Amino acid sequence: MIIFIPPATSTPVNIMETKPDNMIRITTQRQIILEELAKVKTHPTASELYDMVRKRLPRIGLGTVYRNLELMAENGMILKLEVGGTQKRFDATTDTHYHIRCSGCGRVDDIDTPVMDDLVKEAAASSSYLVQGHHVEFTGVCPSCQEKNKDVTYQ
Amino acid sequence: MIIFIPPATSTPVNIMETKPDNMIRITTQRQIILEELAKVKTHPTASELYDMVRKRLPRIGLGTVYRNLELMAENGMILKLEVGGTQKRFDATTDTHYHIRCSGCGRVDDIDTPVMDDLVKEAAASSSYLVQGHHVEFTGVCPSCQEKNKDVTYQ
DNA sequence: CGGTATAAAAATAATCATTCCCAACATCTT
DNA sequence: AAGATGTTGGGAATGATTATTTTTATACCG
Repeated sequence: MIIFIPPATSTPVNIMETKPDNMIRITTQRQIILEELAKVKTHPTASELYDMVRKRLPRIGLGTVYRNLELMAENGMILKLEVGGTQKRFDATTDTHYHIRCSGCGRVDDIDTPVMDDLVKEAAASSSYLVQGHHVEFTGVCPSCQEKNKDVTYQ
Repeated sequence: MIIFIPPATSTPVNIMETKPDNMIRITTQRQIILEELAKVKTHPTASELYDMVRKRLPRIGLGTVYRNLELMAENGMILKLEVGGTQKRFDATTDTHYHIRCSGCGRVDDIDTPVMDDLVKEAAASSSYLVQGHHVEFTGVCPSCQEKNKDVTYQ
């Protein structure tokens, strides 16, 4: 069950956002994309999401999925994961948490290591960048890839 | 000045490496790609490196750059950074260290926050993955993008 | 040294993810 | 209802990367 933030009280906009904060309209497509994303605990790519959404909206275009994921990420409704691998992944949970990516199949899962908010302060002290955020990404072998490669010895 | 590991004593191979450890030949192209990568403290993309290398080897192909970066990364001679953004980046320094990526221009720099080796142990305890490694990626605004956007207020 | 096998390079085509563009349609504003 | 604006679908365009094919360079063996 998804609760939609009504346009009038829309969520805060990104840092570096130039245009005055625009509210985004909740179209059928947007609603269903968001619902499908929220349904899963994995972090689907745009085309995985496209396949999921198409079961309910067979005529939706892939471009629409991309466009709206981007838009919802900009508005802080979802999280765009810029992790390793070739494709971007999306996450309906927007509060800070870390991820682990399978080096075998590319799948991404949440990992519940405590978030280290101090890291940003530390980094700010030792860099000329204006530090905005951080992300920790673990790499490993997921259960199903371990199963597939029983013969291989990891160390 | 770059020291090349002679084929006979080549560097250790990756975990999950299937084929017996093959030595790689040091060709002119490889040598120059590696030299150019080691020259800079930034973390160039394949095509940035292509441009750098072309000044010394005008007839080199982009494919050669990609192929050799991949190969050298597999052999542990360099590091392939699978960070956010659209392109992969490469790093001549192979020991663990963290990075910061500019949200304006995509540039990636090293950041000298202490490496937290315990993180992997922690993650292993709270996950069904076989945890292999980790990476911390900060995001921020680099000095030159700060300069370009004096009018914007960051918070 | 010459001939053959093998590895790597160059050139080019193919693929994949993503973005862009545009005509048709929907929704807001007055 | 009319005009302005926003959104969609579909397809073309782009950009990064990978694969394929041909050519060139290096290694191996007598």
